[in-house]
This record gives sequence, structure tokens and C-alpha cells, in this order.
Amino acid sequence: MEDKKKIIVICGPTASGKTGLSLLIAEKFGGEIISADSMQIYKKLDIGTAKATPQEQAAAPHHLVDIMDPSQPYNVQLFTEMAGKSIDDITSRGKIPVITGGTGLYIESLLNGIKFARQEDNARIKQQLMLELQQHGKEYMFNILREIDPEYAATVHPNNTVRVLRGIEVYRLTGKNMTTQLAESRPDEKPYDYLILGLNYRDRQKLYDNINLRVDIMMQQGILREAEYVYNNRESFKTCVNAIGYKEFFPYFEGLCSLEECVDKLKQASRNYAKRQLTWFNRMKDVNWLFIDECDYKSAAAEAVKEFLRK
RNA sequence: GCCUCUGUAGCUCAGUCGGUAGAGCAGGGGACUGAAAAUCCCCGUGUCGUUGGUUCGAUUCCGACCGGAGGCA
Repeated sequence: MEDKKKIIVICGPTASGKTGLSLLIAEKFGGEIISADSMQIYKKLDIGTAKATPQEQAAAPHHLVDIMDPSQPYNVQLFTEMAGKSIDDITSRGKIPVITGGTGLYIESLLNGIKFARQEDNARIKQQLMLELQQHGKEYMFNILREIDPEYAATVHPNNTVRVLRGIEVYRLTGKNMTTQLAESRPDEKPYDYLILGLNYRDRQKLYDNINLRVDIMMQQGILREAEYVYNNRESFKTCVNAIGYKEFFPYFEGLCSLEECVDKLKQASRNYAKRQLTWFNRMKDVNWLFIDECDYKSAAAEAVKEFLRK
């Protein structure tokens, strides 16, 4: 228990100031930042992913940022594996890992020490599943899942095709159903000693105002160029075509709607996303929330970290 | 000035052959184990523009008025 590595986690919805706080904590306590973000991993996608600027990154070492080409796929398994290595590396040098990001699944998987088995190439199975879906419909697919894994099926809505197919895929790929996989992937004990700082606004509208403002700034910074780059490579950029900030402009590139409409759509998508993030982080019971519009959250954060590192 | 259309949820609009109304989006809440910035679930009372009239009863029919759009002059 005492020999667990200490890590600090900074989470929160988009545009809540995670980057700024992470830099402050890193500088103050000799930390190095590990990005828990599914999109900032990619090179050349800087503005739309709200990456820390080169100057900001110079203030403290950053890990898992700018290390993959947009054409490469990225996922939780890769994240937990790489983040784990980074944590070992940083800790071995006597520094503090500061995990910063908004991807709830990544953070929770890391903190729980989920063991994702190396997975073989499953493109063929996925393709086959899509075909079956087209032929028979989602109800049919859901019934398949229910047969191989009634317990897991009970937790998945039939409309949630992504989960239904994934559930079947796991079984066909490994011979074990999802329920078994879940049980086997969970370690008995959590691997790290962690402190989670969550950023949020007490007043939701302020968060939304901030998101809207940031989108306007991104426009000035030239997010459109990045969006065009992603658009032109949408066939090969499997993961990052999903990034909020790019796909919203596709209709504009196709002449289907005005730039203004797309900007509004982007703001909308960002706001919706922020809410989903909050739902995720709110569920994680051990988050220490700091309300930006209510207190001197920077001092409060520093105080909490100091206390955490002392014990 | 005349004619036609139109005024219903924050927005875009359905609808009620007269018994006070419902979708999408927004918004709120939730789920989440390999593309998660993804995917999915739940939540809809609002002076039915105002005002008279007809009627047991009007948001629905009729009149007037006030907005909005278009057409003719």
C-alpha cells in the first residue's frame, strides 16, 4: 500500500482549464504531464484538440502528446499501456506523474489497472459483424449477444449497436464472452495511489460560455486548416475523424451548409460533449471537485496536492 | 390599400373533422472495458398571437385587431 506510486490526476470537461492547472501543478511540484486524451496524441492536430502550445509544453515535460500520426488508430489499451510505462519512467526519475485529460474511459481504466489483453487483428470480424447487422438488423444482433452473454446483454440497450457488436466481437475473437473478459481484466487491487482533481463551474452556463468563446478563438487560430486536412484524409484517419472540431466542418467543405452554421454546430457538439464528460467524472466518486467560479481553485489544488504528497 | 398564407414548448414545425396538444433540435439527467471528442437510454403544461362571437364547451369555426411572409396595385 505504502509502496504504490503516487500520481495526480486532473480531469474535467472540455474548456475547464485542465491544461493551465496541470502546468501549474507540474511546475510547483516537479511533475511531468501525461495526457489522457484520445486526440491530443496526434501530430498536426493542435488547434482543434486544444493542445498545450509549444511554449506551454516547454514548461513541463509532456507525455502521450504528438506521438502518433493521425492515420494510426489509438485506443484505451494503447493508452493504459503507454501511460503505465510513462508513470514508471517519471517515477523512477523522482518526478510526479500528472495525468491530465478529459477522456473518462482512459482515466478510469488506468486508475483501476484494467488489464487489456493484446488483441489480434479483428478487422475481418468487424466487417463480418457489420454485414450481419445490415442483413438482419439490430434486434437480431442483440439476440445473438443475449445468447452468448445474457449477463452483459442485460446492461446494453439493443439500440446501442456499437456495444452490441463489440460484445459479439469479443466472443468471436477470444472465445470468452464479455462478462468473463470484464472479470479477468479487473485486478484485485488498484495499482496507484492517486489524487483526482476535478475542474468544473458551479454555473453550467459559464462553462458553456467558455466553450463558445474557445471555439471562436480556434477559428481565429485557423482550425479550418486542420479540419480540411482531416477531411482530405477522412478515409485513413480512423480515430481522429471522430474528433469534435473537424467533422463539424465537413458539411461546409461539401457545400451543404454555411461556415457559420458549422461553427454553431461545433459549439453545440462541444457543449454536449462537456456534459457527457461531467456525467462520467461525477460517477467517479473519488474526484475532488474544484469550482472555478466559486473559489481560488488554483490555491486549493496546490494545497490538496501538497497534502497528498506529504502523507 | 386589397388579396393570400402565417402566428402552437427556448428554436423549427406537426396536430386537434370543436372535448385545453406532440415530434425533432436545444436543455436536464443517466449509462459506459479496446474508434470513447464515440455510442446509447430516460425526461415534453405550453396564456395553442390578442380580443369579441357561435357553442354545454374554442387552441380548433366566424369576426375584428396586432405581429410576420408573399402577391397585386
